[in-house]
Amino acid sequence: MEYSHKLIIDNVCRFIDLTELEKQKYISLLTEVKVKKKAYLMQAGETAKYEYFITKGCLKVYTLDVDGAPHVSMFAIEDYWTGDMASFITKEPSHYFIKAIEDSELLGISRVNYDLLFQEIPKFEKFYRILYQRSLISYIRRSNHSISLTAEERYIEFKKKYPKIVNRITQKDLAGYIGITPEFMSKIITKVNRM
Amino acid sequence: MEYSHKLIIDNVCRFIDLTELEKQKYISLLTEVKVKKKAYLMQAGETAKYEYFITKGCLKVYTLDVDGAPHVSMFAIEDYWTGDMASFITKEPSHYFIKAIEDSELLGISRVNYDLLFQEIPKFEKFYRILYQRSLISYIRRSNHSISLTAEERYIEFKKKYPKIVNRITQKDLAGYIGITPEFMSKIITKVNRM
DNA sequence: TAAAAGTCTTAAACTAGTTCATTTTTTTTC
DNA sequence: GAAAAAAAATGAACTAGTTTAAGACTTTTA
Repeated sequence: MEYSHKLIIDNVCRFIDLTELEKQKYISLLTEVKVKKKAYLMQAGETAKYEYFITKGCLKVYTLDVDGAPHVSMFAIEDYWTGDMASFITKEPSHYFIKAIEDSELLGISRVNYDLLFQEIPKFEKFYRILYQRSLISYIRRSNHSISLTAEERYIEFKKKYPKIVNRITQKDLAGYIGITPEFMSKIITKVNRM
Repeated sequence: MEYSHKLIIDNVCRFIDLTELEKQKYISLLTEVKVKKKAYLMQAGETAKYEYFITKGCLKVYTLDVDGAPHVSMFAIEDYWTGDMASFITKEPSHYFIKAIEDSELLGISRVNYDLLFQEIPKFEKFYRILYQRSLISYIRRSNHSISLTAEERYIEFKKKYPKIVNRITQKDLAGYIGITPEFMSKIITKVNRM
């Protein structure tokens, strides 16, 4: 089996068991996508046609506010799921951009195949139930942090939680994730490194 | 059928179909809970024993930060689900308080019955898959707002999105939800009403 | 490998929101 | 229905983070 297929099957089989046949069926519903550094996987205004699993690389998911300032909602690396679920589900235009920070490879599932998947292998209801449950828990945790921690504390948390990601992104993008300006991010990093 | 049971069955049947037998089975797994105004349904330090569906009343879910300031994560009224999912799932102690703002009535499902439910009526995997998916979409939307809108804009959004809730809660609790002090909330309300 | 483009740093002036303190108004309780 | 408790309003002094601007450093591209 291809490495990328092994990766996604392992990811799914953390929560549900699949027979060989089901694995094959699942893989047949996926589309391979490659995206070069700096290229967009998706842009605001489009409807999200796929949900993605990253097998290689690093991408950022961000939106632009009324003043044109970028807000990064997540960085996605190998073994992560990404996309704009709101747009994927509602079929309304997305507010997000997904841009490759490194040359990246992904497996996408289209909306048609996503719906088909539940009919063909109902066990996937359980997989997504658990996946969404865990996403919710980590979203709730993050939004608590953004309410109750200072920017400096959020930066320290980020480094602790995502040590693998910190070195693959720019300070500017990190500022967009933490929710502050690049200038203030620079001050914080200088200060924290001095400590 | 009791009114509260009708309400929860209607809620569930928005996403999945149930036979009469399944409805009865489901209801048999629920526990009725009443909580008086100002009483706690749950307190930080306890593990969340139940997830709740509100059939009557109004409650607030909040946490206290390191400085002891309350941050309200949601207001829950009739036809809403509430609880601390992170604690309910991981069985770790909760950081949340759930306090009744009005005399309230709820239907709770225990962790044992929640697990049992998926075995007995696997269709509930789909129900929770969709429920969590929708929660995620609204959480993502809210955390975008808390990043990119000013406190005044968040207040205006809240009034528009939850007109039924606004009149049932204090300004102080609303400040705890919006993420500002009660003093600044008061200033905003004065200003917005003048406009 | 040079120039262009983007990123990072630093600093001063500024603003959204906080803190603290006091008074008024509303709600709760006995 | 009076007293106590809680919530709301107001204002002045304060702070975390923004804005603007300019120079230094890095990365990308031709």
